[in-house]
Amino acid sequence: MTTLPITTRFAPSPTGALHVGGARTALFAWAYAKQHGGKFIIRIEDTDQKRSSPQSTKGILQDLQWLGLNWDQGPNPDATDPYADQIGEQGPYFQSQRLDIYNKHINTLVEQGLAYEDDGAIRFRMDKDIAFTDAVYGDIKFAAADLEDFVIRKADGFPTFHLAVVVDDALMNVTHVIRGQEHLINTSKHVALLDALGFAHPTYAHTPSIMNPDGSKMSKRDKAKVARKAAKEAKLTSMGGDDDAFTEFLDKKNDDMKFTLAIARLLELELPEINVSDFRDSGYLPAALLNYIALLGWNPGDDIEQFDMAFLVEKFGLGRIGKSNSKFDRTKLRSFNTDAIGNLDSETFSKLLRKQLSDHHPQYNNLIEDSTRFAAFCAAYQPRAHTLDEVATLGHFFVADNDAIVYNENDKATKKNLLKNEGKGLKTLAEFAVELAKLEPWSGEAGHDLIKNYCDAREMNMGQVAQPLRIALSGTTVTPDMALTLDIMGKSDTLKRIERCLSTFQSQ
RNA sequence: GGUCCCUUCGUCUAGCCUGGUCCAGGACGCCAGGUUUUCAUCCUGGCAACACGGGUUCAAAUCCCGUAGGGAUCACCA
Repeated sequence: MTTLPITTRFAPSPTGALHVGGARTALFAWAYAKQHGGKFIIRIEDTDQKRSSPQSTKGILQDLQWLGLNWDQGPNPDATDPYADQIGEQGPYFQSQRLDIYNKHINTLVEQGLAYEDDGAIRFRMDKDIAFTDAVYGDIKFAAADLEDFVIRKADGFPTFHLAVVVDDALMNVTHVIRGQEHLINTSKHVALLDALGFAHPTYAHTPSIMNPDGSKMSKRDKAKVARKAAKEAKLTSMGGDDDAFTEFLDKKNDDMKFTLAIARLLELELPEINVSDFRDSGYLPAALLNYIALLGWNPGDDIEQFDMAFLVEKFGLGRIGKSNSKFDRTKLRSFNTDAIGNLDSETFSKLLRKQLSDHHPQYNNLIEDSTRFAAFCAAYQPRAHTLDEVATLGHFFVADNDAIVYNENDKATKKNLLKNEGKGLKTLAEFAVELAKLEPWSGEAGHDLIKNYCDAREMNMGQVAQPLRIALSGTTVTPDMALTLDIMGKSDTLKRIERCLSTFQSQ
């Protein structure tokens, strides 16, 4: 007899976006297959006709690709129509396309008296004690008395998840079923079905759940929750359009994303990242996300925490998956992301940042096009970026109109650096600006040297010039390194902002 | 409520199977210093946990029992 190659699968139900919990399950299944030189299958479990959608399927496939979890069999992610174009010998990989197969097995069960019709549906008899060994949770037992007959074919002719998953895993030669802990109890049904159908048992490995910091289960509803709370606090009663539906939304009768997003836009809310695409949009790197979620429930057993996927593939093991739920800690993820961004070579960072800015922040279009200035911009922000998207916020003053910079006489830093001691800082700034205007050719490095020489000659600290200058350019004292800041800003705008800053305070 | 599962620093966790090397190690965060013209980065140090109660044993975070707390599931959803 031949040994089957290790085969794992990720089998999402296309009823929404891929969230981090699903991503981790996929990651573990992928890593296990890779480690053993086996196969990784993507199977779409769309037996719920009402809730499944092609958009969800495409979104999930796209997210999986972005994460780099490539598969050997399943829908072709590059195809215009993944439903029509699939890769692999054991397809189709959409359960909605496998009805004949399921019916054949259902009929067998009925013929053998192991299943029976019930109001148009078909139920499977659960009359035996069940025991199985889970690779994570160990030996699990259920007494027959606690088990109930369950539906394997719905009245609409579609199989239920339980029947389809068992038949497909068997027919696709899946050797290891890695899935969320919510299926641990379902496994009793699956094992019984497997036995009735004469299929071998795969190895089951159930993973603990990923929870919110408050202990609730992380779910897509969390976004609606945040929006609803904010809407109530802001006393919103109408969202334009369908007021009845909005009232229902507020009463938790629906979790409509339409309202969630509208509220977030109106109140400038930060919605919690739940889906893989949320993290992508926020500017997290797949490597950092993958690394972090891998660590949620698994660890290599030594003190190594930051690693790449090659390391995970080498070290991964079912036995080292934890049993208890873990809370998703965005702060730690952010720290991993900061490191991942910092470790990028500058060319890659530049490419990723350019894409982030052009996808989400059109006000950066001019800066992106100016290769010299953009290079300085990248050099300035790579070391201080926690996420790609954060750069857009940090560097906003560079792309704002000169007139949009706000100089506030009540601002603490402004008082300290410009206004204190009868406007000492302003005087210095005015005097230094004369020197700066003469600087030719303009460069950040030369500007920086100018500051240094200017200060050395007068026995001043560089901060006495640099800080007023920062305020003139950005309205705050928070900017990157001075040389880079001047490079990005350019001579003309630098001088204009200084002039405007001086006149703002002198006219008062 | 029934059933199944879980319980080490605020959080993620190592250690538990094969009791002593653990007055419990690492990471994120936090606090205090240092580097830096600002911010961020970076460096050093510090605070911080075996849920509780019994038992077994010379010895228990580690084994057993119980209690409490948490999660999952009990759908013609997956």
